[in-house]
Amino acid sequence: MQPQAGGGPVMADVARLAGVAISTVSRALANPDRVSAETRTKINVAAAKLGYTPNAMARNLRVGNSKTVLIVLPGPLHYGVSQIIPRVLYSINAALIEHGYNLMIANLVRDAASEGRILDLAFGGSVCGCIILSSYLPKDDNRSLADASLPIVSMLLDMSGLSYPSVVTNDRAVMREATQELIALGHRRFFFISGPEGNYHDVERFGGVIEALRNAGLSESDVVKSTAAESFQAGLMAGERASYEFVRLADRPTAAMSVSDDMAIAFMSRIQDFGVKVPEDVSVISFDGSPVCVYCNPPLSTIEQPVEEMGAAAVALLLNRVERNGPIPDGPLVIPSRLILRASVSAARN
Amino acid sequence: MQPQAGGGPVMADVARLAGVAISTVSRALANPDRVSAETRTKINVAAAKLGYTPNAMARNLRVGNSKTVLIVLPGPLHYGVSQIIPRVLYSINAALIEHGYNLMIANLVRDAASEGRILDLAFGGSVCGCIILSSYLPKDDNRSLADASLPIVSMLLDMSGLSYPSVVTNDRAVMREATQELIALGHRRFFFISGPEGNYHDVERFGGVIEALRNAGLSESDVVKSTAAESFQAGLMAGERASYEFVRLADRPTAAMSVSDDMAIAFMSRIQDFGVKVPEDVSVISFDGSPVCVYCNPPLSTIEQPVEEMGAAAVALLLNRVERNGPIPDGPLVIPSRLILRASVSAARN
DNA sequence: AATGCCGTGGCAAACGATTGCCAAAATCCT
DNA sequence: AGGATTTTGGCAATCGTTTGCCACGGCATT
Repeated sequence: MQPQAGGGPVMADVARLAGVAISTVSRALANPDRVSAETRTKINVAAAKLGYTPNAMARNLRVGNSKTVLIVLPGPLHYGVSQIIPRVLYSINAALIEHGYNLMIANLVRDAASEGRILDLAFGGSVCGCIILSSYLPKDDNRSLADASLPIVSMLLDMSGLSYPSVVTNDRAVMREATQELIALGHRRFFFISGPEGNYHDVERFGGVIEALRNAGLSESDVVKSTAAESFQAGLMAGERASYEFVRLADRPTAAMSVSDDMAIAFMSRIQDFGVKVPEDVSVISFDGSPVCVYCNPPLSTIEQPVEEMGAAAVALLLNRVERNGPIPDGPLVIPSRLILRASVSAARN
Repeated sequence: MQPQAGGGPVMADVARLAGVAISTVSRALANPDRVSAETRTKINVAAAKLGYTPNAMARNLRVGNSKTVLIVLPGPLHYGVSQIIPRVLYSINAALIEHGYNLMIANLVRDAASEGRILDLAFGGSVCGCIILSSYLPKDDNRSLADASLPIVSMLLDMSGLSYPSVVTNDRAVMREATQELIALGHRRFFFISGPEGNYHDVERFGGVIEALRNAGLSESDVVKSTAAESFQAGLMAGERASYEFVRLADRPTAAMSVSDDMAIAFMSRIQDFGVKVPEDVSVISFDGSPVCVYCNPPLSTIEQPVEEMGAAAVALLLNRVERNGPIPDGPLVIPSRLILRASVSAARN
């Protein structure tokens, strides 16, 4: 069977119409100042007349560069990440387009089929670089993304120790600051709403809380940690479940901190149904910086992640590797998050 | 310059290791039952040992099919759509993976650069089909997506009149039903929160409201329409602006309907700040079915769009064209949305 | 006027897989 | 056992572009 007839005009058609050789057309398009102005014009006119678009497959095959970047998503279980994915996609796509690259998405979950697909793309030459979001490298039975000789950049998760350029935010430090803020407002007992055990972001953020407590002479026993089961797919449900835990506590903390906005939103909504007042009875701070926080009741304090900057930085790091085989930075690039205090926080009642 | 050395093992390496010809390897991989079991095993072993992955570019070039589908997004101004994009991506990606296809994203906005990029992909053979979300076909100076001989499926917007297979929901009918519900509860004056003038979904949904009013003997003057300016990028801000309009009204309607959840969330939040009670003073119904509606104050009634089913249907329609050059259905495939009533709706106060 | 250089353009060989066509081998039949 | 039929394997052309290399012509230098 022949390749499907499909195709529009090819470079040979342009060459014929312009009365020059194919190679001249190729050079005129790739490197305009290596052909005479006259020839260039003839070629451009011919190309425009035919509506010619170069065949990307053929080009990629020849030059061994697909001009396509793959973004590997962590799957929905990562509360600390799933909410900001649209913003991440937006910023990465914008930065890629600016440099003439395309964006490919191979997964929204991380099941075996997706892992295999990611590896096919990486090893099959379909992509020339990967940005991996807050998760480890895909593997299957006998391949790992680490072995595809592809530039990889990690975003949100620090993998600089494994020699992958990384761009992250200051999870731990900003959470410490937020906790210090609450301590300054007189809070002494805390409720920490976490995603599944072991998640990098949750560990870091909880670590920040603990550090602030220690610095203030408090101890780890002054925070009650509510950990979502793996089976809680959505942050909203996890937040609701945390609210049940909270209201059952004999000695309720006066401040709650959440690792994601959706958990905090559901938590805050439900505890108010149980008669707990926010912020009078409990102050709430969450993480992510979703715009919807402004319209919560009461407006929800949150820690805004610099997603757009991180996306742009990740692309810059990646293209520096792809195009110039640039050096791998020593440590992670840290772009700080910002605490936004709203009405969900007040001084502790004593 | 030679193509970058990069690449892992190629088919010739597998053939050499297995002691067979390249063509035998190709056939063994593509059509396993056309080679002997013995040969097949040798080849599979050799491929596994080398960690061989076929080069997608080379294959695509030869067979003229990229196994990649492009999704064209409408840009952020389309309030009726932007909120459900992650769910759309999820369902489309899942359906594509199942059939061995990849997903490419070329735009999150619809500026000139994005349009050009989309057309490059379409005309350059990088993609073998497009799913276009609630928007018209990309064009640039001398190309239009319509002229790329590519299968196209429209999702959310009915383009079956232009011979594009379309999968949509019943915007008009479900909004009519919702309005009837409110009328049955005694509501007689309505507030309609709309996106920018002329948006297909907003027109349809408003049309549904009007139809219900007419059917009940009411008239178009019984609904106050608040239209977002183009410059209001986010639905939340548009909703907030609508709330200002609402509270200024001398004779306030007792029911509000919004074309998207985020507009409704901001609207409901703000009017309560102004002392308007929901649902006592005004009932609110919105559109989209975001999970967060459950946790609003009060829980927000909404119309849930069957996004997952629509995504799967769009992929099915597209692949039917791509793989079997199947017929173009006569009309749109309509998958109905579902009204979910929550505490934001009650009988009208009289 | 002859030599050397530079700027242009053309030929043809890649890139890596697929597949039509034919030869060889294996299987089956009489 | 010999011929017919079915498998199986190998050669080589092909997809559309890029690019090393060479040839040719024009210009300046001596």
